[in-house]
Amino acid sequence: MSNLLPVLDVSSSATAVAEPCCTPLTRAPLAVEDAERAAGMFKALGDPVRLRLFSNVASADGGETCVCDIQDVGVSQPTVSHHLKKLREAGLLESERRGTWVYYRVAPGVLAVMAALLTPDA
Amino acid sequence: MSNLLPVLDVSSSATAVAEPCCTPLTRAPLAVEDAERAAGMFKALGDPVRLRLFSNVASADGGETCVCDIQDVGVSQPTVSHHLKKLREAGLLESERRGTWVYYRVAPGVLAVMAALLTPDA
DNA sequence: GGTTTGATTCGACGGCTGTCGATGTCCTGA
DNA sequence: TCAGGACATCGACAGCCGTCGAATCAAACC
Repeated sequence: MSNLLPVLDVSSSATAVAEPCCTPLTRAPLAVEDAERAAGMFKALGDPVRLRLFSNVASADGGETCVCDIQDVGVSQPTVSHHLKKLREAGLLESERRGTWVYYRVAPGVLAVMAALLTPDA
Repeated sequence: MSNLLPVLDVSSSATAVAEPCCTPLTRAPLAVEDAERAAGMFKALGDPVRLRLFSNVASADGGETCVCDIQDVGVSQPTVSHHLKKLREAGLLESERRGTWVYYRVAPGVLAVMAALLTPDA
């Protein structure tokens, strides 16, 4: 239940190599293990409510936002929390408590990784 | 049950406008309707088997491949067929029967649409 | 300390989904 | 016409998932 989705070398924030993290889907058949990880990320975005929550965070000024500012997505507040947890577990979001409120931001590198995976051939 | 996921203006193969089809997730909060469509696509890629099938098609020489050449993904033949149907319904794949075999290819524009959605800010 | 507000966790429930074997359909070749 | 291969559909079943209200936790404010 821990250490889900290392998201390939997104963890290489230290070495900071500019090399593309992962082979595009279109380049070669995805290995079983890579498919497992990548599918986890896509799955996390595969729910309309979750996708809107993610978009709300991703488009927030300053790169982060309070839960209280994005929870108007048509479901109950516990459900919002549940979805945010899923996004966190998938490695797409990070959260931090500051005083009364909890702030969410997009995990660094995640967008680039997913975009790279979907890079068309041409 | 029909006309699922028009995938925004991917259907504009006639006009062929080079304009970006959709606003990135990071640009502004996704509208409810857009989230519904986009989530459908991500959801389709949210299964490891389906993602591998998609990758197999996307990375095939000539841009298309026979089902018989990609069905070795560890599940039964009916299950492969089921997943390919899901990918078709999500607008990600197209299929065509030629004689005995059925060929699949990535629906035009789909990769660009999804990659654009995930375009990072920076 | 007690109360209020913000957020997560818990337990439950209905519906969806991935999987399979069996069957059906379409095409080819003998 | 019939046999056989390629692929899709059907029916069933177990497990997962999204949702909710209730309960809990955490911080702040009186």
